[in-house]
Amino acid sequence: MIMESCPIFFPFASTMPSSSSFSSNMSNSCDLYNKTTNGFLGLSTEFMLVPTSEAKDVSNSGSFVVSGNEEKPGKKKGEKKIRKPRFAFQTKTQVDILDDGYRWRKYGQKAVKNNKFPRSYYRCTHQGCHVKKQVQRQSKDEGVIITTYEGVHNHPIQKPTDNFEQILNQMHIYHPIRSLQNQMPGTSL
DNA sequence: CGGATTTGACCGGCGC
DNA sequence: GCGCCGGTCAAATCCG
Repeated sequence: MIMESCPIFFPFASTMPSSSSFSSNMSNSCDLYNKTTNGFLGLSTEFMLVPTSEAKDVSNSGSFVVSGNEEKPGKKKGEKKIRKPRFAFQTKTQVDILDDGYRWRKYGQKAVKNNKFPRSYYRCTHQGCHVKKQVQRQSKDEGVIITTYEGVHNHPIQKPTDNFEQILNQMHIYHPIRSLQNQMPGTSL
């Protein structure tokens, strides 16, 4: 199936050997816009790159936002405080459990302003893999779930995607990209 | 019994 | 300098 070549939400996550080449490429072309449309189970995935500051704006505009590395001014020790690239998705689905096949451990939940639904914080439980993700539901459109991934997995999916297909059948990517076009010059649909 | 969640506390950054 | 806000920690709890 198409699944093997296109892991739905991570066209690069499991296929990317190193995040460095990816992120550097990303930051070098921050204004670059990408759009891929695949007929996977009737899904269409669209993504684009925007400045990090715009990432927060995803909630009411884009369907897929990628932000480049972010450096924190203040840091402790010689530790690198580099924000990993973040990928934000908007997914229209009825189900709450958007399982992508990875094992996640919830480590926090916060109420968000402008949203009556809380935001959940997850971390990948795979040893050595420190990928994080946030999941939040839109209050104005409770059928839309925003998932923000931070980092890239350095290991394959460790879970049978058996019932994942079922979930996929119940959902489809929400793509209000048109509204985002207004604030993103250079975008071409 | 072990691993995952829950949930309030805590912390650092930032704006006023 | 203070308070708000977003993100994380960690102890208690839950669940298989």
